[in-house]
Amino acid sequence: MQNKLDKPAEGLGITAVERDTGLSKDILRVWERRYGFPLPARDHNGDRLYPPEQVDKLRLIRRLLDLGRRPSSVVTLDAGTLAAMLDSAATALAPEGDPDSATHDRLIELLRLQRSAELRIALHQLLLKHGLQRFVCDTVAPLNIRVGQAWMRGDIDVAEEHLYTEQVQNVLRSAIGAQAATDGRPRILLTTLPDELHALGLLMAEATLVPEGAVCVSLGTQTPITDICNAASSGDFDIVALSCSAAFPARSAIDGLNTLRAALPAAIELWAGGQAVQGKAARLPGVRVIADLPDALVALAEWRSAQRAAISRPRA
Amino acid sequence: MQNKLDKPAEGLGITAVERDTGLSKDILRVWERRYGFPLPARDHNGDRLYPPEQVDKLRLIRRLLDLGRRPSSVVTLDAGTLAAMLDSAATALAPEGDPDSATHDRLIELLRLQRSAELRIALHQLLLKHGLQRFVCDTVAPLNIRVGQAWMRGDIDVAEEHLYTEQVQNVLRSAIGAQAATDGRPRILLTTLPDELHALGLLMAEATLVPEGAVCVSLGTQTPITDICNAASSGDFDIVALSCSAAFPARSAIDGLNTLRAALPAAIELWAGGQAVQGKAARLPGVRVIADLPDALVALAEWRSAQRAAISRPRA
DNA sequence: TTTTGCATTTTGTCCTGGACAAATGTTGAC
DNA sequence: GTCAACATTTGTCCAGGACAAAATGCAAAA
Repeated sequence: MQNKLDKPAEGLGITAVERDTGLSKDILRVWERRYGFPLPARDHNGDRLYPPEQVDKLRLIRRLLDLGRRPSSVVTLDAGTLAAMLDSAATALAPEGDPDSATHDRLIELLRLQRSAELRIALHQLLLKHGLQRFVCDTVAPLNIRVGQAWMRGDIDVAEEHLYTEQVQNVLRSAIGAQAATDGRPRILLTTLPDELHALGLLMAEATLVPEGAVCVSLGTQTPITDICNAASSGDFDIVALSCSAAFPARSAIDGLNTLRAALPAAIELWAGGQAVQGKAARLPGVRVIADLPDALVALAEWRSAQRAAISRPRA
Repeated sequence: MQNKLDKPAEGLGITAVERDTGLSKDILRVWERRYGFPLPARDHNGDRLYPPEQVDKLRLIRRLLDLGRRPSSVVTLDAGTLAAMLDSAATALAPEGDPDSATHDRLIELLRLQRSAELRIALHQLLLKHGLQRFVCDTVAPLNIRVGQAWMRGDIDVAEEHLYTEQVQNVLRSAIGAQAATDGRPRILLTTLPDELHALGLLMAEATLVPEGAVCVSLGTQTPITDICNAASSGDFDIVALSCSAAFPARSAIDGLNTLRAALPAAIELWAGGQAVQGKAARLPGVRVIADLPDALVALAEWRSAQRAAISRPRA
């Protein structure tokens, strides 16, 4: 029942470190046992007290883990080496030129200063200027990468990353709400596999498809497979679209998608997008793999022309 | 590394129960040790496997804890008794008549069906109809109570409660964004004490004050006291307004507020709102306790007339 | 009567060190 | 190159002990 109102802090408690780094208490304790790091001081009661340097290093390690490295290969390295690894990874991540680089720099700066209202207004203006679809492709998508880089570099922390997500969601939601039809075709059920979060990706897909007259219903994240099937059948949907982010293990994604494909009526198409399924089309028979947001529009056009063909030549 | 993609579930694992009930793994284990409930089955590996009935009962207990009861007084009771207690508590919570009862019923129903887009649209229409301030007082505030009741009664679950918060935030944020000035007076810094969440309360306060020409900057939740002081001084603020929800221990709130009052320049007013500080004005010298949202407008008028007096009679 | 101070109980969190299975990496056969 | 079998790494769970913050009850003072 410790309640640290103000933390005079020659160190942080294990709960604070869990919040700061995203590494669970169990993880922090088991690493200490296995690798000898982190090795926190103790308060009068024997509770762990992590010095700021160790917390900083844990943050670096956390970012490298997100990039796919494994704990045993990074916990023993010193902070300088870790920072160098992150730096090279960050530059490798976005080699391609970003035409609106200056604009995006300005948005990141607003985020860094936590000026949430101004960030929202700036985003909204870009939306008005370019329209919903181009806003998602040319602004939100590159910004996601930029925010990821800034977080890796330590320029922003979790709270600011969350603030970014929230403001983008606000802007996208109101835009989608303004355009939403209730009786178009196809009807698309958007969701993710269980244990997957990644709500922003779903929203970006919705923002891309809704202006084309598709009716999108988002089932939210964390939906069990059986619930997806039930909702798809009873809601008169034409397409079920899943988003599988990189954080989700690719093998589970493939298994889950094949399970879902088998459980779903053949008349309902199954689309899958996201990092976890890229290049896995061969192992996903009957699943339309979506490469990126523009490809979702291609898939939509394909569905429509297939529908037209079926109508002009019924029961061929 | 258990990853339950689909849970055939003759029971839920401890992680799933933690997510479902909001009771931490430590709590679940220590209650089992102390009170003999819950007493889950075990899988082949000795891991806890909670049968659905026990999870249901845990959910009831959780709601009663939120109402202020203590674990020892409820864990031993049977499910029927718990449900009865919740029911009487729910009816006792809102004795006063709600003039827009029917409208609010409809909104709750939309929430229960997870029709998020329609909920957002309905909220937005009410906002347009009544204006921002009345919308907050007459719609959002009673709806908060209704949602709380529905959650107690088990009509809605955590996901739906979250969805409600999100949609209300969307609507309020865009309305505030549309009205926000950048150079009015007073300049108000809105935030909460560390370890307090309650973002919706802040937003409601902002929505009440912004239409009066005040400039509100929200520092977000979880801000350390020193940071509040720095931000208040360097940002040229006239007022610092804190929100302290009922979930926050009253004693900590009083201590924190007095600390903050001492640390803050005398020229900057300190306002405190929320359940935790009601009736505690006597123990908070130099702090303006805000009773409810309309009272915030009274406080604002008082500040302005005090300012006028100071200007017409400078250096009295 | 209402508040204030103190003793007692309740309660949540943290601790250690062990265990195991899922995830990942590696090797070798086809 | 693909796939299976094997080895290693890694996250989560377990038990049961400990302790301090929070809540409660009760006395004395205002």
